[in-house]
Amino acid sequence: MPELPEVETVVRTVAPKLTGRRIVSARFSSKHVVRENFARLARRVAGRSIHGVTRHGKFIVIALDRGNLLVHLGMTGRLIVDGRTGPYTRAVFELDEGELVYNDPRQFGRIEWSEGLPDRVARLGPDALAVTEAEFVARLKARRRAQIKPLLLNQAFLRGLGNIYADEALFAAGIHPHADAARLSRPRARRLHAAMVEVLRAAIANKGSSISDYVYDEGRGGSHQQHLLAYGRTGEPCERCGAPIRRIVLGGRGTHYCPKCQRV
DNA sequence: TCAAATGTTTGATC
DNA sequence: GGATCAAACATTTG
Repeated sequence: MPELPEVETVVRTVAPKLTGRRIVSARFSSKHVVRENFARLARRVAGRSIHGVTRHGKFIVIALDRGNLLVHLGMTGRLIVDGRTGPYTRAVFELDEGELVYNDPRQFGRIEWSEGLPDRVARLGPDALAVTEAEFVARLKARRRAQIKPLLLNQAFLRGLGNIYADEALFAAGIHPHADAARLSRPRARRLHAAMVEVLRAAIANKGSSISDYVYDEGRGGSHQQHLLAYGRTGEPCERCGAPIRRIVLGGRGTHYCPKCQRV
């Protein structure tokens, strides 16, 4: 579920509640979510205080007085202060006041500790909300023979976009999902950058898109799903021209676009 | 009833 | 290096 706007919303929700708290103890129950030894990770975080919570692409970075606790929500992860525990609870951090609960039915999420940032995370591309237009255009030009949609999903190219907002950004910019990235004209590349930033900002303002699992707090979901113009609208008329939105599979991902408004 | 779909990353293979 | 595909898992949808 969670892409940049959803993760940003979770961070904003959780940060004020966690900052200044101390982790008393932690327990884990999923070998998928926690890859290292449970006891070792619990020892690492026990007794540490939380300095702040930030976002790195789709990663949630909980800064401790020593090292960082990284949480990735995968597709169905939920990170909630004083959240309800249940059959899908994979981690619980007892705090000096309250507790931080991680639920994740599909277990595609990850929780790990790192001194700084793990290499694979540090090496990701620039953040989709922070990248400048010039850098974005330059990076597009550098990709020979890459289709734009899968490229936007590649976190090593740009961090933060996922399937929903890649489709939305391309729709807003009028670019066909399988246009050749390096061959986009400068004005079209610039338009894509502007569209992407605008789409992400609007989604954050609406606290993300709640399509199936995503909530940012107990019982609270975002509302941006009501404003999506391409994603999930297969067969419905395009807001701009009325042609039915088409769905194809590109790079193994469902891809929604207007065959009339979006050109290669 | 069953295949296919779902926002994620990864690791293997070409 | 980079693209592509399958896999990890649980649940819902057609």
